[in-house]
Amino acid sequence: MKQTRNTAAKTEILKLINHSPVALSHAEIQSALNGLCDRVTIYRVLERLITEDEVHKVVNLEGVVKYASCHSCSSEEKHIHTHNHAHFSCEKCKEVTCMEDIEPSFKVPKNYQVHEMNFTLSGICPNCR
Amino acid sequence: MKQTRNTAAKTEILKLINHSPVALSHAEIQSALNGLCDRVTIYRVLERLITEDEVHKVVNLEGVVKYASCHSCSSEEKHIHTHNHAHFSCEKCKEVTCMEDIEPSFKVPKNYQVHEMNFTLSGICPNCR
DNA sequence: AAAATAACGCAACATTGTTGCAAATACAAA
DNA sequence: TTTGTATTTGCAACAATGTTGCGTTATTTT
Repeated sequence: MKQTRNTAAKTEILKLINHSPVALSHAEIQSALNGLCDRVTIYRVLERLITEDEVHKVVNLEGVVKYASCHSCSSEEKHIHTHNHAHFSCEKCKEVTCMEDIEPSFKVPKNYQVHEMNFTLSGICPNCR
Repeated sequence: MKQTRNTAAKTEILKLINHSPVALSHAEIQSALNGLCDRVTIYRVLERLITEDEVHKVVNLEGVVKYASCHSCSSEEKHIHTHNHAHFSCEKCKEVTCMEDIEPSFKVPKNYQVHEMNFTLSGICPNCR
């Protein structure tokens, strides 16, 4: 398989995402990087980080794609886990937060083969009340 | 309040969505309409249908916005319900289906004021196995 | 230090969604 | 049926987001 390299762009982007309490959009990452690299490079780095299981993708209720690290996952289980936790999408500040602790339970009709779940709650986050 | 009118575009778009077993994207609606109306008109009609509670918006796991009618909702409760049911997003055919019957249960940390939930499961749908 | 190849920047393009404005039309009232 | 008017539409223009190809740069291996 193809081997990946550590570059300034990758290091900085991963640091940003790891240090952020909320999921970040491409646009937010770009403005935080302050011209360190090209727009396209950010897309490609994010893609790489996802396949390396350093980062996962979340979509907020408006369809905006955001990226978040998975703080609760140990490096050992990174390659097997499917990010099956819930997210909270704030209607006011539009921030997306991972909620590691809530565990939804559900029953699905048979014939459906479930691989992943995306459980996003929306409303008002603690900061916005 | 502003009064809405029935037009050919609105009628056709609603018919499409109502007759589809899966949620439809703007692009899918556009190609199904076969040039009946402008791209922009479709956006505006969909907006209207949502505020009239004829249709609701779902986002699939890739962030693609889709539109679906809510078959299980009686016309009386349309104005109060929040479409709090689950969706299934197929990895293969990318179709999004409403799953009226599954009722997820969960517990949220306090401080979070939950208004709506978007519960999307992904995997392989019955048609793709 | 050199070779191999992964990653980058740039330009160009595709898709998706939004806005302003003038023209068309739906519909209620005359 | 005709008329008046507010709603809806089409068009053009734009903004935001995402993708692809290709020549150049930079990291890693030998």
